[in-house]
Amino acid sequence: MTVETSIAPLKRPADAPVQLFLARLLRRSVLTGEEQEAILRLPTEAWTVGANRDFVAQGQETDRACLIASGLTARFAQTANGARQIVAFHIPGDMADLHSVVTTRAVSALQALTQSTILRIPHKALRDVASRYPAVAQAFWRDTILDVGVVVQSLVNLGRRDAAGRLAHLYCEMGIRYGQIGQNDGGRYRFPATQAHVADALGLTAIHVNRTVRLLREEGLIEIEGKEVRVLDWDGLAARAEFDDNYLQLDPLDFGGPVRTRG
Amino acid sequence: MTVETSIAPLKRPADAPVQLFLARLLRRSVLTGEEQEAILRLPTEAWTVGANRDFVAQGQETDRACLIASGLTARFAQTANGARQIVAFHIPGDMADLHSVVTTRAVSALQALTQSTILRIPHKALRDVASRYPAVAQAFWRDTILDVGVVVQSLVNLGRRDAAGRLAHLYCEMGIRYGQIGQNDGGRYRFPATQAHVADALGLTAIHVNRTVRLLREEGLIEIEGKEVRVLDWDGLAARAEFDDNYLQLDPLDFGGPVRTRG
DNA sequence: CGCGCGTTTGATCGCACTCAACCCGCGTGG
DNA sequence: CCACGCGGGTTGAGTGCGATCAAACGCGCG
Repeated sequence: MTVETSIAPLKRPADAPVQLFLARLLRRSVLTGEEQEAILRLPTEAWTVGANRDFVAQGQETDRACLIASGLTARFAQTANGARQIVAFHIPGDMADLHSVVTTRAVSALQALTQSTILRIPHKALRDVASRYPAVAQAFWRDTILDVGVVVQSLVNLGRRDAAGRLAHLYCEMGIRYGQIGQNDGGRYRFPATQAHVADALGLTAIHVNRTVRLLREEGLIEIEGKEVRVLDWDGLAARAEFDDNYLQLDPLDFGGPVRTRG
Repeated sequence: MTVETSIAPLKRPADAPVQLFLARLLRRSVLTGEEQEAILRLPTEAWTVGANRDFVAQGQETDRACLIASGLTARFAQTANGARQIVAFHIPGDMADLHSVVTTRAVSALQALTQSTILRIPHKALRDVASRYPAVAQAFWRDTILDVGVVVQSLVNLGRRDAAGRLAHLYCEMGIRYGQIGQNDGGRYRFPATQAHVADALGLTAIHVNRTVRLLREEGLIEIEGKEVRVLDWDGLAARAEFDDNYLQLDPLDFGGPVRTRG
């Protein structure tokens, strides 16, 4: 059980975020050439956002969805008294708020953790494609359900694992996800979140994240160099995390992309 | 700011679970009479499940969705080593796995916490309705997104609140949700989960749940009698929980049902 | 009556929080 | 050129919330 990332999932990996998004859909849904064309032809509008800036505020009404083209962004939920909790990280190729197509009021905020470029796609265009092609509507629905799976895993993470398990699980998940977009180089991937960000995601303090990182390093599982994560012992890390990648794949339609961790 | 539940949301509240489900959809989506008829005419098959029985196993392939008609059920996620975490409680009128329509492999198990009756609805029938009526497809998609909001709140709950806050939040949420189906009688509602179940949902141990219940009781916020929860001080409880009910409503299309807590 | 489940209480332990520094690299400005 | 501030990472000491271990109680039920 190793992570192999030798083959990029697309012909034009990095410079075509819409293609990454399409690839993400195709990993779980079957779409005809015409339907794929329709998605690739969606109108987009590029937008650059500085680090630590909300680009969608909680409760805000929007008329376009955000496809992450580059950078690292996160979905935040906040309690009444202002404490923030990261619900999900979004990496290039993710449509961070595809759900906003059917619920225009944002339930949670979106923030850029590093400088990021966003492609904004009008809801109207997405709704048009979805109602013209029911298979696309299903693919969209299915994609939002994948996001739910990720959130559910986070819930298990916070509810049932200690700090080391949570952190190990995060590194496993991000390793797989970066691998799916061709940015995991043999267990090395760039994950530019600060320890404070990670703390907000894992329900810990930044200080304790720091100590837990050190712990995993001392166990020989990972190595951190700047913003780059290096997984030294994938099996050990997955065992520490009790990591089961099923929730990321939705197997039956998976064509067996470049990153496989079991089977 | 009080909980008022004098008016039942439907003409035939308890004995018509499909109507409850439809009411749930209509709380957030606009559907024509024809579309509503189509939902009410969905074929169903009643099924009784004993307490503590899984009626959908994790990883199982299904061809029908489960509408809760009576009883209390929960969605469970489990880690590789078997620890279980309750992701969501499902009460009558909830379609516990509407998402299974587009992803037939169950990502998490469904278990009856008390004896429950389930109406099983074939995916094919749901898909047919959804593709015949795009508005219904949207309503289904939107409903799954509401579920996500509940899970996200749970995530914030585990990540950012202490035991008392988590428990208070749960009692607030269930109070609202039972109110929406006409089963909250002036702050009193029946919530037949054991303290062990609550512990599995809140990421605590049953023992600590017990002590936290006592704490809330000593603070004069709630009273527990058997399986009935009595909220003595809604404002106080909501404050303790930092409860914000926005995530349950998706306002713009809400017609202002019987239960309102703000505004 | 005995059994099992759920609840309740007590005593102790330990993981993660809090408070408090300090280091380092970087950018800015005197 | 150095002073300074700032964001991010690192380390130490002390504390507390919630887990763990252990036991008893009440109640429904066979």
